[in-house]
Amino acid sequence: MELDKHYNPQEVEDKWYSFWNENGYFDSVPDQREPFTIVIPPPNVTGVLHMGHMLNNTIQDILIRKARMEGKNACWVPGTDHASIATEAKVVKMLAEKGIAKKDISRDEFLSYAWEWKEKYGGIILSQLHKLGASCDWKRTRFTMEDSLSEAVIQVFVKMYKDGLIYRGTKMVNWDPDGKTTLSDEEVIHKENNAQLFYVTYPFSDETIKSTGTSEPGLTIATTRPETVMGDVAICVHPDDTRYQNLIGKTVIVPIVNREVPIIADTYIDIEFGTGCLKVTPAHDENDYNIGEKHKLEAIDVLTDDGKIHERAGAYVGMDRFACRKQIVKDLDTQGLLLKTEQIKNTLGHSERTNAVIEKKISTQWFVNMQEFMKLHPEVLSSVMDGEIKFHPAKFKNVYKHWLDNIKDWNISRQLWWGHRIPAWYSKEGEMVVAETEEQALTEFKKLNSNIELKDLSQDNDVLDTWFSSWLWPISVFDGFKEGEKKDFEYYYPTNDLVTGPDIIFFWVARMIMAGYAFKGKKPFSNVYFTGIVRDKQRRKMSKQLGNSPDLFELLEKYGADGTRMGMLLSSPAGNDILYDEAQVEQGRNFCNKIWNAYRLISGWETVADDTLSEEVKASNQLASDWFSSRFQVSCNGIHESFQDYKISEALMATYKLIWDDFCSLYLEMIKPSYGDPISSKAAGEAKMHFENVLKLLHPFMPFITEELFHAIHNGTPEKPILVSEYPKAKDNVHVMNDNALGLVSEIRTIRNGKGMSPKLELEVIVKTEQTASYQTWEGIIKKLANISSISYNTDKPEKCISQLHGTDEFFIPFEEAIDVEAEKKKNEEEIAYLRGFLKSVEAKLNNEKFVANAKPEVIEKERQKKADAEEKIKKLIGG
RNA sequence: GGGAGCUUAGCUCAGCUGGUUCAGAGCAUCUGCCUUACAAGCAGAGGGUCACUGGUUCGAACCCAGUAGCUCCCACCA
Repeated sequence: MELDKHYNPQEVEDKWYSFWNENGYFDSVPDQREPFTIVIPPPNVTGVLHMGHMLNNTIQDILIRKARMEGKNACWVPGTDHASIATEAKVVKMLAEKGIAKKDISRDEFLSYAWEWKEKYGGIILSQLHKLGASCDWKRTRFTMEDSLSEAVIQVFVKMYKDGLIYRGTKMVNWDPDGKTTLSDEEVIHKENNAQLFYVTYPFSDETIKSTGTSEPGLTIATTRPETVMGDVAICVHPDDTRYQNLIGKTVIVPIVNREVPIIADTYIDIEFGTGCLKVTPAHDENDYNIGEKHKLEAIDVLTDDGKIHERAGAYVGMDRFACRKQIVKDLDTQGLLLKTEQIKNTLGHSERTNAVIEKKISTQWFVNMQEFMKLHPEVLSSVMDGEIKFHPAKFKNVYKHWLDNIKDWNISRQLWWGHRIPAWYSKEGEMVVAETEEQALTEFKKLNSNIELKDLSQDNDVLDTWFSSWLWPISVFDGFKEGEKKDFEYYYPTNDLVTGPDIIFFWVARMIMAGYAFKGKKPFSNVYFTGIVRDKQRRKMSKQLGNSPDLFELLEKYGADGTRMGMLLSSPAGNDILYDEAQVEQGRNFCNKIWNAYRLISGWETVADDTLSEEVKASNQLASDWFSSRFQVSCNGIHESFQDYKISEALMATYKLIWDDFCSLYLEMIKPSYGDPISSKAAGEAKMHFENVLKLLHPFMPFITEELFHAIHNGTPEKPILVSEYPKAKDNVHVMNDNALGLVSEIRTIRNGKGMSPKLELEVIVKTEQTASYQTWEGIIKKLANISSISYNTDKPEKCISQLHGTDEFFIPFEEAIDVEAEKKKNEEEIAYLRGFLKSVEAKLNNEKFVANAKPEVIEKERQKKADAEEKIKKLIGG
């Protein structure tokens, strides 16, 4: 059957994926083999696949497939995250489109809509991974809100509460007015912002004017947030500020609301900033809050949960915070209290999810006491610092350390419904009990009050931060928190590698390490591979708004999964951003095609018994095969080394070059018989073996084409599929073959190109060398690759010829036509001049006593060799 | 404001503990080829004062200091 000149991925990908999956090759159960485990960073349950996922999961698949081929019990656990805030937002939006407002329905009704939504759209993203070739153990698919994982979350919460690591407290927290929930510090993104700084005058009270006799109209403060004026409870100056000494303890009138507030002093104030006077609004700013605490000031929260002006503000009620800012500035101006406006740069916190500007707000929430936690589990830091857990690249260790050194309490309660509900119950009297179930809570309450009943209890309305479940992922996917037998957990945990983005190093990576040590006394993984962010050629992040993200399914369709995988990997060293370029995917596709055609060549050979061929051909073929074996092993060792360092794109590049250059361009060309001629079955057999080996090296990167061709070279019935075949091993003491003669081939080809000779023109060559044997062995190959009719040694230089150095050997190609004698001479002279210069510098070095005295012996020896080589070359060029 | 890192061919990046036959790779570019595996290809070639300035050293892309530019992380200056 005639094979198409082009590899057609569509025809093979689905076939092999189902074959692998249906035959259970992705599945893992504990056995006596060494486990190799990866847990997927669970994507949002209602998410869709994007470039970041593609890259991330390709890398995981490469690691898993390699481990599987190395005979390990490879287990890649897939799953999804309930993504509390993101999913809830989507459901709210969906309901709004149906005309249903969240506030009009009950919690239970909302949740049933949410689950419905999850069932409908959830997990699409996982099925999209099939297309990519991801070899996950789908039977192990987990979801962070499924029963057993939820139980783990509750169990951990209760335990931490009992251990005093979780507390309920009233503090200043981050409030997202769009999501209408609090956020942890990590979920707040600080962005630089162009702000207006308003100088507003607060008139002195009559009392102040009387007692100080001032003629000033009042005290001017500078603020970027005039809409919080109604929450002002004091003006603060620096105690050493000479300008305001006599005013400390006096009062001013807050504009708009006409509240009389004191002028206080605190060293927090920066005398240089603005006017040196700060309006104190304890309900809306962390520093103000601290000052308020210190000076026992009231906190007046003037905002509602959705960022509008609250009734208690007493003015502008119901107006949006930003609209109010504009209006109040106008009004202050009208009243003559706005002195001036300056443009300044500051930073503003934004919600990671909704991008809303964050409000600081005093609120009663649940927290994890991180200081205390870290005191109990110092391994969280030390394991990473001393390499028990390795980060790739290691530079992220610094980031990690810095964060842990400055860690603050973790706000874990969210004012949402989609998530793990906080297991705390309150009685009507306001007593609280934390317990795993309602029944247990009741039992506890009964100890306080025997008459209390279930209906008297109400559960906390909040749910937990999504990351409070994600941090348990490597444990909970193996049911590590369940009672009873923990065979899976004990076998698979700690996992081996984690592949994720540096953007969630705090959210997730750090917290998994915390959970691992705190709840199991063991690290969750040994290696963390941080991928880069996928950007476009102009270094812009991929985003929906920019529309610079390619259609992934079109891409997979057009170039195939293998081509796409390769394209993404080629330019993505760990920790570097990858600049996505379709040209690279094209390169991947072309590579598939190259391999495909290598197969076409090999499979088309007509074979004959070995002894029907000439000795020269047999010897050449044997040499070619041995040479490739040696090249293969050298590359294979390099690839193993790259993998060890998690330089995966380097490993791929080495595989690429081995196949394209060494296998196709050299080895196959060496043994390829002339058109119509047969090849010995021995040579063909060895070629197949080599082909099989390079396919194995490539399989983790390009699973589909390698499986297809692996089957093809075994006539469809290999002993076992390539995905479970043995990955070529690194070996010590590799014999590196002297292939100096191949250099001669290149030189001759260059001459051909330079002289415009046709590749069809047969040439003769005369080599002047003392190492005749090193060329003689390769004669057959040289003749074939360089189209040479005869090679002779150490005969005189012909009258008309092209001469050239190859290393220290000289060779001549007799050539009658059109030799530019002058040009040849000039070239020769230039070469001599260069060598003399080179020789001079080497000699200078060798004559330098300090060099000879200080340099290592092998370095000196190297220099001496250089000197000898240069001298010999010069001699040949002159004498030639 | 604090910290980390980066600056090597047109582009994206390698260059381990300093030794100029180590300045390298892939892509891109250029030249010549439709040579029955592959034009999604073959054979070649040209590109870099290794950001800048000093220093250490017999010797620096590599070590040190400073300068400039870029990136990221953290941070409560209104």
